[in-house]
Amino acid sequence: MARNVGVSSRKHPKQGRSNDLVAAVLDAAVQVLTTEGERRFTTARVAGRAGVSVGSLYQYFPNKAAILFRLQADEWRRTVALLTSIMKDEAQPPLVRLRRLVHAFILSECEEAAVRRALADAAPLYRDAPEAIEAKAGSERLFRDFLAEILPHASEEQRHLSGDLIKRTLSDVGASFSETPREPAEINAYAEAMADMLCGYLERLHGAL
Amino acid sequence: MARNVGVSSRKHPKQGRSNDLVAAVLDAAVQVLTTEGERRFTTARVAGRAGVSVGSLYQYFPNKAAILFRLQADEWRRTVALLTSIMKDEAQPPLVRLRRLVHAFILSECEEAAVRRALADAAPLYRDAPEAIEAKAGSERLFRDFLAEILPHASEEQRHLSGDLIKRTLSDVGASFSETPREPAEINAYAEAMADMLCGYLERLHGAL
DNA sequence: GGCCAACCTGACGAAATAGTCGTATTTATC
DNA sequence: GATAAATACGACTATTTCGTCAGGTTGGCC
Repeated sequence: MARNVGVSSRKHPKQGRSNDLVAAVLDAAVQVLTTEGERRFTTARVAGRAGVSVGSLYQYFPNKAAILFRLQADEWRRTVALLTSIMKDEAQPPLVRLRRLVHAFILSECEEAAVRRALADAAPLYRDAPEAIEAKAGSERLFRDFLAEILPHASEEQRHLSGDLIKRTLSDVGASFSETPREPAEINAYAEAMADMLCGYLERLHGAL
Repeated sequence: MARNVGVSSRKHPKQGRSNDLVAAVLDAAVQVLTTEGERRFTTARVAGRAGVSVGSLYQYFPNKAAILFRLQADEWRRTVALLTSIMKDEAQPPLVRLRRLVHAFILSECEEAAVRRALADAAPLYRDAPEAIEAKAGSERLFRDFLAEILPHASEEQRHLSGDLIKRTLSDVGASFSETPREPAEINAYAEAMADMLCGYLERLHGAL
């Protein structure tokens, strides 16, 4: 029991049906997570809702955590892609890009709040997996590059510190804000306030050099 | 099984020995939480480490969640008391008080990081308990009062929004920052950066009125 | 000592869970 | 249509967990 601590895929699907199976499992996993919550997220329930047997499930996922990690990793990939596309829009001045990024991020957090919260609850299950630790690097690079652009004369440490603070403010406050259901206007106002705060911080840093 | 959803104390200890018992249980609970983690936090293990039987434990706590909630509630009380004492020091100008508050909070988060993380992991267990929902009000009042003081002309909504943003930034970023072990110098630098960011935001709000 | 709460005990019932494995079915290839 | 590989099945095991309860122990008080 619980022999596999890793969290990678067990084998690559080679036929069409197994691809469908994996898709059905991931789909069912999201449903179980949102309707039943993390505590009732079991392989049996996921398999059941996917219309698939437990055995089949375990052919493609080495353990329960792997399913959750897969969902989380997909989520991360989508988010990083979204944020990167906003940040790379060289037509806009840096702080405008940051404002847009804040709005887009907060909105996306609120849109799938239920899954995200359940995934966060399940984090202890995959937090220590090697795959998860390496996976977070993407968003850090994003902010480091941004700070290198707008604060070219700041020290390496300074940029690292500020980048970390901005990243954490966005993701942590975003996560906790989205835990309660919100009206669109409310979301907008909050994102605006957060953008004010972050832009203010960057302007202050810029002035201090 | 799991009949009790509430999380309050089951009965008041009347003799000395039962007070000791409750104290021993809470003590053991912290130890189990830090050394074994949330997933292995069981009533049997807590009772065992406390040198007490499960039955006795259940005389004073209606269920497992009650123990965790009690620890969390105590933690909240201590933190609110700490922050309040800093905020009420009228001898200092408001923004200095805020800076001190940030430093004190981040430091205290880092000091007991292990328990706090485990308690956060266990949050799903007591999150929906009525006692927990009401318990968070204390810190919100704290920031609302503070904003009423430094931004007397801002609208009610404005103060509510900004207070919430500041509170969330502090607590959420603090929690996530403290998840990895830190050197004192690093803690200090991070708190300083966060204080810069928050003070900058408040100055900007002040100027905009 | 005798009495009665208050207190403590720990074996036990009931339920849930992760993951396996022997067997059955499907698909591709010839 | 024969064969083997890939895929699917689901009953089953081993383990863990929460919380209870019938009965024993302790402390205070007359």
